[in-house]
Amino acid sequence: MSEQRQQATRRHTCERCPLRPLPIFRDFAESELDFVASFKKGELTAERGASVLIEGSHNAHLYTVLSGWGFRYKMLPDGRRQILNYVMPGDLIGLQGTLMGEMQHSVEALSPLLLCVFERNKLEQLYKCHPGLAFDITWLAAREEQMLDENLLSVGRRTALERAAFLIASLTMRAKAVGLNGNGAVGLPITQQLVADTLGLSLVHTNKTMRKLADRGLIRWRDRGCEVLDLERLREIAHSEFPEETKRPLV
Amino acid sequence: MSEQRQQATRRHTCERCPLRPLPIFRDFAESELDFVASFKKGELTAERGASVLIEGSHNAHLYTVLSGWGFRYKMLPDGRRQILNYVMPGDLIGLQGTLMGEMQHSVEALSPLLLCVFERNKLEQLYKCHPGLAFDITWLAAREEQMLDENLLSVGRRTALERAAFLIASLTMRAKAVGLNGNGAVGLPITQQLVADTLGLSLVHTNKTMRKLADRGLIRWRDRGCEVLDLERLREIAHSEFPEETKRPLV
DNA sequence: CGGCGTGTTGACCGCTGTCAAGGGCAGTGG
DNA sequence: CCACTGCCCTTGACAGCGGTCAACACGCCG
Repeated sequence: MSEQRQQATRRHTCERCPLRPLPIFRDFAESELDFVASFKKGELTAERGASVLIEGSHNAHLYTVLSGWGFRYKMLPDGRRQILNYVMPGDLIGLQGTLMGEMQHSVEALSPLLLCVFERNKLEQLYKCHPGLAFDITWLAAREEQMLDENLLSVGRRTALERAAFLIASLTMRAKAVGLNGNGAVGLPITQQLVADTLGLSLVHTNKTMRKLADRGLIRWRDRGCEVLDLERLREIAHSEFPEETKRPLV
Repeated sequence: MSEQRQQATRRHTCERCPLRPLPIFRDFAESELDFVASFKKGELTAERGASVLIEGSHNAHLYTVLSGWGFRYKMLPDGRRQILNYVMPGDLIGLQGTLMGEMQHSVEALSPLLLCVFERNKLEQLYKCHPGLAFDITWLAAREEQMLDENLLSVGRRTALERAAFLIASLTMRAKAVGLNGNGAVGLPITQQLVADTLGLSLVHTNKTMRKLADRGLIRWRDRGCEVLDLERLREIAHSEFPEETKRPLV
């Protein structure tokens, strides 16, 4: 019934989801797919630099990234900014705001961003009728928590060089897992200012740190992005576990 | 049937849960209480300094803190440690391990700790039969994520003094919310070494920072703990929002 | 052309880490 | 009752990592 209206506002049907066929995502049952399709209210696009979610606002929507990059951040009253994590295809955003009312962080698009929009209202039904999907949402929340743990360890205890290497390496691995830049060279659409705000460093010191990595031939900066040349050595410098990505749900 | 065995291993029945009457926790339906009671497998106690969960292990249990304090942390191969968050009565721990298999962080008792033990096996049934509880678990995961966001902002962008004030203030407020130290003076069972590992600072510098707070009459250190004297001014120094705690679930 | 965003560098300084030492207190064992 | 040990808080001296300030280069675009 409302199916047509929905069709009108979306260009990608769930049946032909460009993400779901990726090996990283677990298989969904027919009934689950059907529900997700009905759960999806429409699509939202955001240009580079646009705010998708804003700290302090009451946005009742839930989103899954279909394509593009973005980042989650918080700010202090005086303007200091801390990037909490990056989002890329397959990631769920807005859960905190949906569950607890007010957004406690913002999300901004790093590149043109395409989002599937889900409505809060149907979340109850999801929990009632599709425990598997409910479990998936919890799973995704736990995964986000895990990434935050790792970032906190990084900012709190790693040196500037280690932090930088860790950030670049982990973003690269996440990107690969969702099929971005499969053709060899991996390009991260980030600026050094973003990196600085992620690592808890100043812009200048970030630049000097990145320069070290570049001088060693591990990365290269070109037109608004970071090109990764030697993922293995970056991982070594970060000396982190990097547990291999297992199958995960895609809501 | 197994009721008796369960009784044997627990001293606190869910019906007479010492936590649930607190105003901070939402009311549970009869059926929910019944399920939680059956979900509870037993109790676990841990002495100060004991490890409850260990990074890298496969522990299939889920726990709710009944009484006592603890902390979650991660370590780097060379021994550097980062405390991610603290746990206190009403907090759920072990969710990451339960959902994703391997623990990516450890949990240690700060004081004698009493835990309710839940078994992973029944989690599926919880999601199937009690969507409200399933929702609660997701909610708790989102809350943890929110606290981590705030900690990351702190470690990444706040000065040493701000971080210290923020940590003390937020722990104090959390403690008050679950009825700890209701009689005026609030005592946090932490050492300066713990604080250092939480804030991403060295022990020495942490000491000098805490000294500043103490000299201003905001806190006082005595027998293995931190006594809070002026919560309001600590909050001012941290200049953070500190959204008031809303009702929350207690699984 | 001029403005803007972004990367790059040098100079300088201070916050924070490291090293070292000492004090108070509780527990323990002679 | 008194060493003795371990844990924790405290302080001073010194060094260095990283912040701040300032300038410049380069490409893009109105």
